Amino acid sequence: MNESIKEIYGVFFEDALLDEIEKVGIQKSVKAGEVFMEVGDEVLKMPLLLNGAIKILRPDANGDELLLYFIESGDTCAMSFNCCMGNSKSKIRAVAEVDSVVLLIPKEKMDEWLVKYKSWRNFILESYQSRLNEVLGAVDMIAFKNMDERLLAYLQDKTKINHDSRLYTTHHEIANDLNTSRVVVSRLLKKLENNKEVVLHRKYIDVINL
DNA sequence: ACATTAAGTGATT
DNA sequence: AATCACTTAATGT
Repeated sequence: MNESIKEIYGVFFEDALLDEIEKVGIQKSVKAGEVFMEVGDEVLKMPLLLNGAIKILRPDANGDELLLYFIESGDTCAMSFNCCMGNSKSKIRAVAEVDSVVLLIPKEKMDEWLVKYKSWRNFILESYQSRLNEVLGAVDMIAFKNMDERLLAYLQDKTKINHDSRLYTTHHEIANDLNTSRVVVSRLLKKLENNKEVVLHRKYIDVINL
């Protein structure tokens, strides 16, 4: 386990910080599909993603959700940060996309490290920037893109995150993530299949164009 | 055999 | 692009 912390975050942090992370971090496994964080949850510990992938959703009052972005351990700044700072409660829902492992850092340490380690400060700032960009990307998608483009982007994103061109998901789930109806997804997928971009099966989809 | 779930399709707004 | 209504196919009990 100590290996993976250094493997993933060694490029960001100095050794002293890595040692501290090792000391106070609590490792936690999250199974695929498990809700890792819910709207309204008090966030007292900040998660660093060690491996796996997490999808970040913004649910509305009715429980309808919209996918904001995925987080993976290989990302430049791999953590769900925007939601975990300050004393505020989570405004998003985080669901494990695949079996994942996170390292929980107590909130107090985050503040402490912010003044103590330059590398930590940079990491936080970069992380903020990259999350903001991802949210802007999501906004662009909703505001300026048609459903077919959004679906294609979704499929590409998902294959990338899962490292698998075979997506084990249903039309219904996709519709939920994109906040549209299953019928629309089914029709658009059919179009993609006719264009030889995907092959449809019950319960899974093979993406041809990566 | 029957119920449930996933997906396909025409018609309407 | 959304909704309705209906069908078909696969899966579960």
